[in-house]
Amino acid sequence: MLDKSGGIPLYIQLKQILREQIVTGIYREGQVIPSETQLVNEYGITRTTARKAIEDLVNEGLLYKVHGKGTFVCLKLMKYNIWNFGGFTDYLRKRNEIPVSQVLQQEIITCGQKPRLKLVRARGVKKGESVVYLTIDTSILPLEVFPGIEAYDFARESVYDIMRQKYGVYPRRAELGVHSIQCDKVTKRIFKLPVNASLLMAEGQVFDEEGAAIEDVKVIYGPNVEFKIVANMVD
Amino acid sequence: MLDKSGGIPLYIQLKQILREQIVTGIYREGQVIPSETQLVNEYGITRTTARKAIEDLVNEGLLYKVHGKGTFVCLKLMKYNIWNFGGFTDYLRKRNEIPVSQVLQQEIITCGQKPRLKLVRARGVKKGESVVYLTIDTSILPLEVFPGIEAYDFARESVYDIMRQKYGVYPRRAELGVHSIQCDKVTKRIFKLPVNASLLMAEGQVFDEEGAAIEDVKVIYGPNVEFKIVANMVD
DNA sequence: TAGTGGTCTAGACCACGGT
DNA sequence: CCGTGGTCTAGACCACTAG
Repeated sequence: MLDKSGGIPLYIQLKQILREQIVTGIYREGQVIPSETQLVNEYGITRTTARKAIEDLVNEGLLYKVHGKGTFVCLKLMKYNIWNFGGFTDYLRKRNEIPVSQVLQQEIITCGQKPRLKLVRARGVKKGESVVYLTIDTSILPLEVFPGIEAYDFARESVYDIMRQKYGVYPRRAELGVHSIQCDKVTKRIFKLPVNASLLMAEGQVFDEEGAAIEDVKVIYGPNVEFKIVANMVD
Repeated sequence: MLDKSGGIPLYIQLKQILREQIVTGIYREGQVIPSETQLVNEYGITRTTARKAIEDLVNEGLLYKVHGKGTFVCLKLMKYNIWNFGGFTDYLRKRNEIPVSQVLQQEIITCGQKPRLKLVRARGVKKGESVVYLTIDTSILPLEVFPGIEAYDFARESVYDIMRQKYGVYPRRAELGVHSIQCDKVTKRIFKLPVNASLLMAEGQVFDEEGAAIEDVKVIYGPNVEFKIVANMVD
């Protein structure tokens, strides 16, 4: 039940409970969750509070509502917005997911006399005993800007956190081209794809506050990622 | 003031007013808008209703709130996006290209008893004697909202121009999922693809100022389109 | 201390979907 | 018809920011 002592807002507690139930599969893809009235009775709260919890989960992409029918669990694990770049770890933590990073390749390469760290990671979430991978990220970092960065453990630490905390470099802007690619042997294995399929890939550069390029980046998105764009039109 | 006859929800009307005032520069970037209490008094509504309007605009990225200080106009996150929403024709004209639209399919269909116009167009540019197609757009328009729209010549006229000029409907926001697809026989022919290839496809909905869905849209991008994203990161 | 947004209650009536 | 979500009222108390 809910803790009404006032420490944590009720709608936050309810969100956590619902999210937990969705993630652990008590409510499955496309199924209805309890109605607002049921939640009101079950947890002894008002409809406003129940609605606030649900609304937040809708905005996070975990639920969707159909007028007159009910509220349903959303299929896709992850929605990528334009402003989600640089927030893989944070994004998952907000959703009570456990982020997982597996380093596939890490070596120092030289492009035109300049040494760089090449880092390839498969990134995903822990689902009980197993791991569902969402993206494969390739990151190429100039060692001039980040001397000694190869010593960090990127399976545990966020590249952007290290940039900020250890080097005082703040990523600010990304320019990425989006492409469609065929999956290869590696992507097939990591994403557990049964047949040949098309995948999304974004490739480009990340810049800091002064406009200096600080990272070449390539991201391959798995089938459980919803790549979403919200655009406001200005006439 | 607001129309309390019950036709249009009050928070929608308030949203429109606030958006108008933001867009026309009455409230500028980084400036506060009136507090919730002021809105309550000015428009004769409850705080819940005022908050709902503001909350929506926050989710759309037009406003942000600071506890204890107020609600502010948001700096534009998106610099530019190089796809065609509301600007295919204009975009090409600026580049001194000659836009071409070929209607592939135009018919009235019914989705759940509601009649809609389905319009499929190949869009591209004229290059000397021949035409290079860039996108294949599928547009599904509710005839309830646009009665008689099937009479227009979409090979010549912009759908969005017709919406605005003939129906007074102003597209404001698009929410699109981006996917990777395999080309089929039709796309292969139109884009002159030599072999089987992967293509980008965006699919979603377009909304007007009141947040009503006015178009279901699907765009397949040919190999000559660079799908580019510029994102600013927020910590 | 005054003003702001954050959370919450306890109701009300309406619009939609399915029986 | 009933149950669902959608909108709205009229209050309450709390937490944060600033003068």
